[in-house]
Amino acid sequence: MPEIAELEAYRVLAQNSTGRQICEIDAEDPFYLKRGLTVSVLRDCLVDRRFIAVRRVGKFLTFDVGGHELGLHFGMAGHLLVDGRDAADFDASISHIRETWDPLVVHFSDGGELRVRDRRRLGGVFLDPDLSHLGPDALGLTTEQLAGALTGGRAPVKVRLLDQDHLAGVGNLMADEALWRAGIAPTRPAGSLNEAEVLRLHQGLHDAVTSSIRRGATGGGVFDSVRHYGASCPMEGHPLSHRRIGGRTSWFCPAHQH
DNA sequence: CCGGATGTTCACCT
DNA sequence: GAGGTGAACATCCG
Repeated sequence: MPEIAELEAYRVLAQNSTGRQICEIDAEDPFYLKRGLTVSVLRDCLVDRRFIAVRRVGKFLTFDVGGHELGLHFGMAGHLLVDGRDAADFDASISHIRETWDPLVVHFSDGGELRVRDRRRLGGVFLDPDLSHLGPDALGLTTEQLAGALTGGRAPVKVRLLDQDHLAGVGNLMADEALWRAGIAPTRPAGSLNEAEVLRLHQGLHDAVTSSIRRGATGGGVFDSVRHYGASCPMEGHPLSHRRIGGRTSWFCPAHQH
């Protein structure tokens, strides 16, 4: 369910894997290993080492083993499990997901394991991922950074919010919620926002990000719950509109988003 | 049967 | 170069 809130929950969960010695790697699906990575290279770089630190960069999770870094991306339907546990309070839905072939299992010498489950195989495993192209992280984003991400853009502001090279961590649901909170139409050219609107969008994004992280997951918020036909805006009751923007379904309120 | 789904990448147009 | 559209990836759900 990976937007920034899920990735934050996974980062916290993954703290349980630090300091533990890796004794074996299973990664039987070559498609899931990105950039020519093979399971034997993965084993060479990880086995007998320990995870020293776990970090989140946008929608990536990275595991430092000293000298090398394991990178995980969860695509649209990926989940992280550590010792058979998911992100506990917030990710309970995983228990309903059919267990087939988990694309990555890291076994620890203490008998535990770290596991990636991905029904749709849209995620991936990276070794020493280059994340330098990512924009500033949506968590802790400053107004100036947001302004920089939007400036000069002729694409719809929503497309900019989703562009990980300009702003890292925001997904489809959070982009809609931030724009809804800020009262800005998703189709507005990114560079057309005035100073007050950028300020509003920064506030809306901040609120959407922090509340979803507090909740432990994207979705479940006031606006997320109305993304369906016949729904009305929770702010003033006007029927919501939806259309595809940048290839993604977008919900917005035509009455207060301009 | 068909369309859509919290993501990314790439081909192909304009 | 910028931006748009649609396909692909694979699977489940309504």
